[in-house]
Amino acid sequence: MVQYSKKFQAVPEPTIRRMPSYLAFAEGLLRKGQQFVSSTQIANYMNIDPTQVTKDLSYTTIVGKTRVGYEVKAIVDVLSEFLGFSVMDNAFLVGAGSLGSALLHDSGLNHFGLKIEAAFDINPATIGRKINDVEVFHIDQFRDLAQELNVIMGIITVPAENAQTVADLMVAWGIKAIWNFTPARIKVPDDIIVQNTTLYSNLAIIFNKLHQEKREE
Amino acid sequence: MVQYSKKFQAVPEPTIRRMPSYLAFAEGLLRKGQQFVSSTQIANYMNIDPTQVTKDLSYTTIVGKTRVGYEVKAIVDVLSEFLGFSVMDNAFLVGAGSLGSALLHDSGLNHFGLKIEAAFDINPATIGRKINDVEVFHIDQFRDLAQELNVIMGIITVPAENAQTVADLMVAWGIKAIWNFTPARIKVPDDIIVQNTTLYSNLAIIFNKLHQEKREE
DNA sequence: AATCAATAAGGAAATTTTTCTTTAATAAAA
DNA sequence: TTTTATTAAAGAAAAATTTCCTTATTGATT
Ligand SMILES: NC(=O)c1ccc[n+]([C@@H]2O[C@H](COP(=O)([O-])OP(=O)(O)OC[C@H]3O[C@@H](n4cnc5c(N)ncnc54)[C@H](O)[C@@H]3O)[C@@H](O)[C@H]2O)c1
Ligand SMILES: NC(=O)c1ccc[n+]([C@@H]2O[C@H](COP(=O)([O-])OP(=O)(O)OC[C@H]3O[C@@H](n4cnc5c(N)ncnc54)[C@H](O)[C@@H]3O)[C@@H](O)[C@H]2O)c1
Repeated sequence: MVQYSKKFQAVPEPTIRRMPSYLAFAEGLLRKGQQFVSSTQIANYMNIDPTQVTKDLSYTTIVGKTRVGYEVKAIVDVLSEFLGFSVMDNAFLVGAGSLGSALLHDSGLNHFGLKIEAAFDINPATIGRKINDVEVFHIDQFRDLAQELNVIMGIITVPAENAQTVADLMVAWGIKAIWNFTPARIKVPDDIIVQNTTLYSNLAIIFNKLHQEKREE
Repeated sequence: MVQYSKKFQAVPEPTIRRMPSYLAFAEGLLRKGQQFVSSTQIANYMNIDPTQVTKDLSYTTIVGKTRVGYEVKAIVDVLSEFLGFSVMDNAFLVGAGSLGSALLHDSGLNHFGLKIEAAFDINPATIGRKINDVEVFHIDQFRDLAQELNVIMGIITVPAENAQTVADLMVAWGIKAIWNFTPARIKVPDDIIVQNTTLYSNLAIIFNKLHQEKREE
């Protein structure tokens, strides 16, 4: 089911999923002073097919040199621009519990273009605290602050049963995209972008492969 | 590139990815006392096509009743068994920092069949502490404990630059599967199962959709 | 009792994604 | 200078996944 118009959707999602890893690899090479990198090298690092790498990179403006590869600096620059990591977007996080705190502590998000401006909770014990310089407010203050700061993304890290309630609030307050870390699926209007990140799916994949191995013995 | 034999791999990975959400939904319905659920209902909750749901469930032993749907209890029982959530597997976590602590606090992992037996770190400040009843040991003690407890999975939540070092240790100590939360890709022997969980990929997908919207305006 | 509507299920078709093949370029080696 | 080997790029083919279509079943409605 298509949640949004496909007119400009040219880049496959699997490609976008791989790109941050290409970027991270290239950043590492840049730090080490390597100037060029071939699709073979990237593919080796990623454990995928080299043509997959060239296909993926062909969606960007990056062009490689035969017999040499791609300019590392170009990959870093183009890819971070392409992925939207070079402009900072503002977000609010709701649910400053275990996972929420981890995300607030993560400087990686900053590096990848996301600034968490404020956190919200309902637990009086956490409200008023600062987690890695981000203040935790009561959820009722969300509205006023969303106006002030230019916040386009809402991050949901509350218990699953409260996910829909929080999502409804976010929509009402004009959030454009929601990053949902709960296993619950939320219902929002079609024009709101939702990204579900269910860690437990990864667990299912691991178990599936483990059991497969067992069956083969 | 195939990292493992495909002989018994019949279930598509996207299917396995969706199944934990079906399960979570069914568990919710069970709590509410609902006895049957149709593919239409599940699809509506998931925001996907109903035939996708029937296809997915057809990989299991679950059979539905025409005009009625699937038995909720059967979905819960069969799916949790099928996904490997009903037998407890033991894991070690290396890197008891922000993300590591969040995972240690997460009772969801227990519910989905994963028991973190111990955590490891190199920071003297955290070693000896207990996080949600799980003790943090120095990484050097990994070996002895891995023998004692029946640990098959290693969870990596150290900084990206240390991921390979930790992975090498895990392999040396006989771990069968690695759940890697760092953006770095690790190199391990072919028989070791690796699941990379890169949260930043999700960010890239959101940004991509956001920018698409902008282009369409 | 007959009709209607909702649904599962299986197979076909369409779409998406990955892999393979060919070609051309070019750095390095002979 | 010539040859060789490596690589990017573009297109074709293959594989995987999703969506569509048809059929049969059966609970609800008339
Ligand atoms: N902790 C993890 O590592 C982890 C891993 C995977 C998934 N998750 C998911 O992330 C979500 C949060 O998990 P957690 O471990 O951080 O839980 P947690 O209990 O530590 O934190 C939840 C926080 O949300 C707050 N909260 C509850 N209802 C709220 C509301 N209506 N508005 C605002 N704040 C509210 C609570 O006060 C609490 O601080 C859960 O859905 C969980 O399944 C967590
Ligand atoms: N925090 C998040 O929300 C988040 C989100 C996405 C990805 N990540 C990734 O997860 C990883 C960890 O992030 P974090 O925020 O928890 O970092 P952190 O600095 O809070 O924690 C890292 C921990 O690993 C320990 N450590 C370092 N080297 C070690 C070694 N060789 N052996 C054992 N322990 C070692 C450190 O002492 C520290 O306690 C990073 O790769 C990060 O990119 C984190």
